[in-house]
Amino acid sequence: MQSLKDGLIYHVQAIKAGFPLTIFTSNQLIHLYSRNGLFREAQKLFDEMPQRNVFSWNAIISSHIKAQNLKRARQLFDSASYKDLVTYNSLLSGYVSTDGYEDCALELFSEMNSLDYGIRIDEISLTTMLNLTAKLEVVSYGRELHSFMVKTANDSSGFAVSSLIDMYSKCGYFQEAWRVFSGHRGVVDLVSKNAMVAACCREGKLEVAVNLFWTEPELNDNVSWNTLIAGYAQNGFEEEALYLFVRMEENGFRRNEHTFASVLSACSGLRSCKHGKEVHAWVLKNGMTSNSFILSGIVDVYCKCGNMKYAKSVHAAMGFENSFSVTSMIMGHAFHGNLVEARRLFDSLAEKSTVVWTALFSGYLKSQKCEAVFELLSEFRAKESIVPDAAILISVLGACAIKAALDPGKQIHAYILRSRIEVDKKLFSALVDMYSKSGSITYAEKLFKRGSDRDIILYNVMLAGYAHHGHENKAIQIFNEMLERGIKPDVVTFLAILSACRHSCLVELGEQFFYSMKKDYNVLPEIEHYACMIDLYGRANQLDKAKELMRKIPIESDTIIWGAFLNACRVNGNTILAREAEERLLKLEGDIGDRYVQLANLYAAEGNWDEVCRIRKKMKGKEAKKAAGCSWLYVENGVHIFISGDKTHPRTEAINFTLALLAEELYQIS
DNA sequence: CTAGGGTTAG
Repeated sequence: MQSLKDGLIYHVQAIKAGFPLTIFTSNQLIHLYSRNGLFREAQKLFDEMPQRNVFSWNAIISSHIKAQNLKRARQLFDSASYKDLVTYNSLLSGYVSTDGYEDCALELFSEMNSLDYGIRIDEISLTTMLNLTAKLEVVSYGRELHSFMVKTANDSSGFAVSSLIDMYSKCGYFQEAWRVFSGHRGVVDLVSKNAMVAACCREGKLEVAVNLFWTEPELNDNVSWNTLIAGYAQNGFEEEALYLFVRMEENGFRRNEHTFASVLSACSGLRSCKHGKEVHAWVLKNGMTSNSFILSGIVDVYCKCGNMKYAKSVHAAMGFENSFSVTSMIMGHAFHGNLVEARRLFDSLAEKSTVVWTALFSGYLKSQKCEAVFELLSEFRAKESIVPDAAILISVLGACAIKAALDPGKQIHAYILRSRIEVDKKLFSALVDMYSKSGSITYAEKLFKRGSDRDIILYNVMLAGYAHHGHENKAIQIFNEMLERGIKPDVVTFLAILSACRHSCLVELGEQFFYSMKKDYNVLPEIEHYACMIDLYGRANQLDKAKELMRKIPIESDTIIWGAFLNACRVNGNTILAREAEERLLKLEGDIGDRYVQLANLYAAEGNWDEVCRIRKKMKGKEAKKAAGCSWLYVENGVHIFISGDKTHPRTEAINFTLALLAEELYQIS
């Protein structure tokens, strides 16, 4: 009686013929119905049974657990005529795997410890509790369980070892996971090996994971492959994930929903709409359209690629709530500038997790809507039940950095300290960046020096900070420091270091860095790096070198390059080349106010008033305007913005009066 | 005698 069909036929025939089912058969049918989601039928059969044994009770209780009805399961548990260790373990695992019932699991476990009628905790109870420990990330409790397992000789089966590895790894104790694994001289079952591979991936140790994977590869199953594919996808090695995905089938392993969920996440990382569509087609062909991980993965790929039309249609056709998909949609809309739609989706949610909030925060930040970020924070804080977490604060600090809002930034920092929010690498970098961009390079530096485990992001933030503040020596110093610590510089690092050279007109040093980035570090210069070099040559009035580099750019020249070149022409006073740059720019970007002003200034500097007139005429027809540069300051909670000759401030008179007084005083002092 | 509870991958 394996299939539901067989079971139903048997059941119907029994009823028709009027012969009673044995307890054994009824128990089997309850399981069969429960396995196939026919919970009501399972309950009906249980209710009609004239006699029941402990297997009947266990079957009906696990049926309710499977239906996620923990309350009903508990009622049946309490009223059960027969109970054994399986009954307890069933309910325990139900509690462990259902969100919100963790306390019940702990309570039940301690109850099991104090029972005196022959029920003793066994290996299954213990591995189930390790599962809970991993979920709650309480290593001290995990250690207690571990030592209890050693004492009672429950620590060496495959189940025990794999659960211990998983627990230590998920609690963040990789070394201890490794110790459990190697405690068996590396001779463990496949599941434990897979758990260790997963632990390595979680830790970012992909090389170790691969080595482990390829030791005794004949043991590997499709979980091993899925684990490694997921590891690559999650650590930014999307190409490798796709490569393994191909190799997996070549090696005769069946792909399943886990495989496709990971591959979709790799496609998202690559922003590859093409690959996303291929996987989407495969999913449709194989009827995997009911798996929420896969569906939200598809939505995410389309969102990341900006194909919101496709994303929307997949999302709308889902037919059930999927918070991952909604989050992707909110991010997708926001990142592609449609903040109204992002907000509408956000508002449509009855329950908003902090992840959804984070999506909207980061969306607003990405669109540089800093005021919206601050307003959203007030809105968030008005909710009583939730408090901002690190992810949200990173967005808020980002908004502070853009606005150079030092005071609000400091308040966030203070809030982090007060609330004892764990400062991970991302949050730490966001803090340093905020201080640096808000003008407080000293404090950024102080904080930076306090960071013990500096990664490339943090170094890049600090480098950019030094570059912007004109501390080129310090920039070079920490560049060397990061090399000494074995951190490989990336495109951002070089942009920062070149920009430090640019601001200080260090042509030779800049050239050194520029040419070594490809040669010594295998980092290909991007358009911004070329623009930076051209600007450096321009400022140093080395137009020939700028011209030479322009010819060598392998990427199609764009407005950034020509803009930098135009500036170089201005410094050099070369109006002939400037004219060429002007034509290229107007062709590339159309009529932009800023550019006309740049051009007009260029010709004006040469005293070439005919050209200035020509540009001015062009400007008038197109209503080109350049946004004026402004200065601003924060007074208490308000920001006050001034442009040259500004009389729009409500207290202009008072301000100018005070200014006059101050000027008078200064005059008297001198 | 045959049944039920636990581990790894998104």
